[in-house]
Amino acid sequence: MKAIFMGTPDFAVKSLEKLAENHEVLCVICQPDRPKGRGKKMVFPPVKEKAVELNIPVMQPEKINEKEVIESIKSYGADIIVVAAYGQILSEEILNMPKYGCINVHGSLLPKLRGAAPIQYSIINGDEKTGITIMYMEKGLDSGDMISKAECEISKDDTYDTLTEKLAEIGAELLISTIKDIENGTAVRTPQNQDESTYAHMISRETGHIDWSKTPEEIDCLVRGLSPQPAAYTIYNDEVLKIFKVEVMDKEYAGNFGEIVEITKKGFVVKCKEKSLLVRTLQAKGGKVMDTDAYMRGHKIELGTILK
RNA sequence: CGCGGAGUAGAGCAGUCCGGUAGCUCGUCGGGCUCAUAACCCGAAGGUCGUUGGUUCAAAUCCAGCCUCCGCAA
Repeated sequence: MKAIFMGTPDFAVKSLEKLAENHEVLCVICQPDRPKGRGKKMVFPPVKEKAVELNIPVMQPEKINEKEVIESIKSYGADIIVVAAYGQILSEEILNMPKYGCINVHGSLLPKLRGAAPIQYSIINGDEKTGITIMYMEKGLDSGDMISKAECEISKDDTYDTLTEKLAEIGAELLISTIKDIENGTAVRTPQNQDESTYAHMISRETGHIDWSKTPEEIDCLVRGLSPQPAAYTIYNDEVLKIFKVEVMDKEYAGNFGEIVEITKKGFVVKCKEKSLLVRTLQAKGGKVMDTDAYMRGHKIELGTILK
């Protein structure tokens, strides 16, 4: 089948790779290069890296719905458009263009967690399982009829990056089998139950600000769901302290939420709702990510300090 | 030219302002104490101080360039 692929981050790379193995990918569309990092270096999005490697032409329009862009997409005459975490809303003109339609590889079990950050929120919410849904795209945000699903368990030590990797793999496999069903005419459309839908809104810096009045389990989920990017954090002595790994402690202490109530060889313990939390891996301003015990060898941590 | 921080022993840091014997905490190795230990005591090994050049009698320290890493902002 002749396909156009739209996607941008790591999550989409596996799907592009599989698609290119099994079908003819006419063109890849992703977000424009962005200045990134310290200097102002322009960096290719991961999907572009892969497309270049595969010798597939790349388009990076600032606005996908501009007339010229639509014309050039049309000129490829694709049978299907595959979208995976592209980052722009497609106009109806594009959605109606290919004869097999536009399908989307989405990182959740729809109708749960529609939106931009389903993988992060599946962990943050403490879900035990998530998965991939492939659906036909329509005007609404991730609201189209579903074609196929695959489940994936979330383990207690999954983080955003490990789960993304698993889902990218599952999504790529499911994509290929789903396209086969579409080709054979055996694909079935299943409407989403709108009443059960939830949204996973865009992640911002502030999403990662730890609220110590929550339970340690909730905080653990937040930490893992945002690790390694953008990372959960707290304010320690007026500086941002990122936290990458924590351990729930059953012991309950007297004191305020966010107070450092015990210092052990492995790290320091912070009081939260009901129980407490041992911080195992962190990163201070300007520093590298390191285990808390390593950090404490060169930095003094005072008992009773309040994290905000 | 976006703003800023940092490279010193295996790890994390101090020392740099004010040049003059390389330090701390932990780890490692050896020994001791102990019923025992992740605890405690004694001892040892381990560093061309990121790199190149400059200034100086003398540079981790002052000056210039380069490399690498990190935080913010995007």
